[in-house]
Amino acid sequence: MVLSKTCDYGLRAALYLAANDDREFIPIKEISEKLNISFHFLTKILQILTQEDILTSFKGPKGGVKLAMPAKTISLRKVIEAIDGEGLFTRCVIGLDTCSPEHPCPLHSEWEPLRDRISRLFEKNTLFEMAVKLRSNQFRVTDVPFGIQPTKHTK
Amino acid sequence: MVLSKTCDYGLRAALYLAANDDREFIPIKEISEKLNISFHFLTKILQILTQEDILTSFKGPKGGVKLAMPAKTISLRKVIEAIDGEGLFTRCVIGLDTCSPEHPCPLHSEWEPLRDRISRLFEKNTLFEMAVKLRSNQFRVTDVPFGIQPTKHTK
DNA sequence: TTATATTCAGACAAAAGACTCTTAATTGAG
DNA sequence: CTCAATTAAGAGTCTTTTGTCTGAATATAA
Repeated sequence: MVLSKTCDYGLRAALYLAANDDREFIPIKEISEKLNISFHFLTKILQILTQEDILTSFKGPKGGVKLAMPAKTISLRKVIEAIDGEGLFTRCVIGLDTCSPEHPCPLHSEWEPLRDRISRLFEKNTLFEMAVKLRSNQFRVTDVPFGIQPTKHTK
Repeated sequence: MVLSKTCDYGLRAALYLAANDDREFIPIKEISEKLNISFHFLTKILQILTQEDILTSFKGPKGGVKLAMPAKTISLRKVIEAIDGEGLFTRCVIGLDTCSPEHPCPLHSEWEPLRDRISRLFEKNTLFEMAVKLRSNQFRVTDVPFGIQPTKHTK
């Protein structure tokens, strides 16, 4: 797959936070329930984003996480690189370490421009743009429509 | 990453076979040494491609594997799907099962066309085209240039 | 001060992916 | 027929990814 599951979850959570950027610190519990992701697992993922200074956190009651910067300044690529690394945007399709314009693999000339487009897609789209779409309520960050709660909660 | 390591290796081996399509059955041992991939591991991968009728194999002396069809009729996508499945060409970027034009994720409209391009890239390029490039000797399927043997062999 | 809500840190477990090894089966050549 | 070359099959191991759990630290509010 293009992104790891961990990265999927991290992105979805970031999207949720961006859509709720007007609010104060948001508990991870709330995010995990709304997006139907294991609370403990999500906690771990969001810790990474906190360490990378994409989120800030606050302990105790009224605590939670929120974006560390204006949503406009956080590209999706920033989130992806924090979790999965930059491999998607830099590496050879068939995994050759030394693939380069001088020593190309047979797909190099066709893959490179496509990889650059992927790169630009995640670069130019910021959490802000995504949040605008989400608030219009015609888009999803979860498999169940918003409002309908998942039946199984973390106990 | 875009493709699994298993798929990388499988593709590289298929490319090697295509570039040597004039010869008869080629021992997996030869491929594993030329491409510097573990013999046993590669055996397993090529078994998959044999089961999927992309390769045919032949036991005993003078045995080995070769393409089961003309290289022109084997798209890279066929090889990729045999190993990694079709997820790369069908799934949502952020992994939503229900993402669709009716219930899109915020990236759907931008990702879908890009995904289709990736799809077409691997669809239109066949092992034949890759083999032509490889035979011109300006392209690589391995990190070390052809001719220079890797120092460490499988014992 | 005590109870409660929350993140943080890290150990642990389970599943998947990547890779190794052994043994069996098949075949061609002498 | 026998032997060596070679793939086939599958058990087994190591590593990474995914996910769970517990306890500590921190903050708030009563």
